[in-house]
Amino acid sequence: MAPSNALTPPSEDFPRWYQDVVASAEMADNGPVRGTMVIRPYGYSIWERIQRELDDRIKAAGAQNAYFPLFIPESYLAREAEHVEGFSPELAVVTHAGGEDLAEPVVVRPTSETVIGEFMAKWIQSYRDLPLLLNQWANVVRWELRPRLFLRSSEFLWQEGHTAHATAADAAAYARRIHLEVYYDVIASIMAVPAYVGIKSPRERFAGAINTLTCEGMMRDGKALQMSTSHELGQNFARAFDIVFQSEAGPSAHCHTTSWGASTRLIGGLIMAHGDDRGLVVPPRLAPIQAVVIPVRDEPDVVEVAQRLVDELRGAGVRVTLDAARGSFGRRVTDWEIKGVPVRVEVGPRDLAEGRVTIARRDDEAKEPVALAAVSGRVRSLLEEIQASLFDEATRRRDAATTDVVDLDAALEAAETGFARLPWAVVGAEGEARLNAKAVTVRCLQRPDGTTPDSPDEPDLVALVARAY
RNA sequence: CGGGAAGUAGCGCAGCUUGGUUAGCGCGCCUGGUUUGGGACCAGGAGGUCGCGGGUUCAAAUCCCGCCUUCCCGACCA
Repeated sequence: MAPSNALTPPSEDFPRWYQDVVASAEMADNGPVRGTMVIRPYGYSIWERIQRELDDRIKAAGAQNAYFPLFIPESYLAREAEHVEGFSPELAVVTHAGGEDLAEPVVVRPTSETVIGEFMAKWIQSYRDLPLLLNQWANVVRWELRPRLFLRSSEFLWQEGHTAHATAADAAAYARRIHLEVYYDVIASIMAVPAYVGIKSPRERFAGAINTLTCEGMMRDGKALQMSTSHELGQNFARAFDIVFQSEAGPSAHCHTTSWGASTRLIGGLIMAHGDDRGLVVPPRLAPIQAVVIPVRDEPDVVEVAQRLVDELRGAGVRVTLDAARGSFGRRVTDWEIKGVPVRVEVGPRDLAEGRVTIARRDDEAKEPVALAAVSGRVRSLLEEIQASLFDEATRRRDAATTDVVDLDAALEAAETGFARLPWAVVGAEGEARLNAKAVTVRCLQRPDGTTPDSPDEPDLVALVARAY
């Protein structure tokens, strides 16, 4: 029978479904100020998992965490012409503080290239100070015209890495390393999203960058979501902020800098890449709660076994929780389905009489009886199976919704339902403008084998185009 | 910011056209009881300056004006 407060089916109204999931899974609420977001504990616990996976890899890549101020002098932004042009429409500016008008307005950071550049200039003197590899976890503010929880909020949480290098080659290699070893790895192996990796067209590049690398995820409605970016900034910011070092041979030179970021938008990507009619689906490696043990009836011996299984699973390294004495069995099951918990261990008197429990997986809702003694082993193997299966399924959907075409008209048609792939030479700057007029954008450029090119000018590149969030 | 829709209890809505006493309904919430193998049931209860401001009127959720907010589509973006 149809529950009265069911989610809107995604096939019927995908944006509505997205909002329903965000609300029902207790991920986030709208804040009181337009476009702001309250991240609720469950949503935040997913963010903490993402943070941890990213942070571990960022540190493995040699970068160190630091923190720079929220407030940036307005004049800093103006020092890099393209940068200020790109960001000024969405800046929040403080003009009044401490009871009086400020002599110089203060910008609430939309990103920190400028303020970090200023300090890099102070800290870097010699080639021995390079590379300087910094990262910060912070909130940033961009006054977006059309906010949407997680996908585009006026304030969002992210990490932003900023590095300075002696040579263009070193900077390019580092940006690429972050792109692949941090972002793609977390997105693919933890979030189970088979993102397309590539570089942005010059038109889509970050304001002030000479090259932008991107991970483009495909959502279940066929639209693209930029899930991370990694920029080569050339010497643009080094010149604007005098980030200069003296080389081993003697002469001074401007550094080559990079910046790279991933944000709470990833949570929106998670929802839209894996979610289904029943709600969120969280891949096991990402899940804050990997398994929930549910006593079918609130009877002492049943709850006791359930508690014992929780302890055993926790001891086996599974992130597990017990859900007892809280309403009907059906209610509890559906609540955890909406939250996307990968595995449910259902403990009932009938099963227990036969020395077993029922284990259900969230991704395909298959159920199987498992002997009590085998529970933790089976849960752990199931978590691995689900992780792999989610990635495989998402890859299958991605490939099915990616169409190879030969001209712009066919690309526009294919972009109605997914991605189109065509030679970059066929698109060009004029073709890109034509696509943009129909709300279709060049998501990324790839080599024919799918790897990430060094420059849009490489021969034989292919363009992936799509509608995007 | 342009086009469209909507603001009435925590959420979703009805009531408005044709102004009129204590503004209803479903879900949720509280209390008690019975329940619990897929979104439980019964009984009792709490909860609303009808988005904000102004106007018309004996009387405004209802009519008029202005503003704000939210959602959808577009341009911008992580």
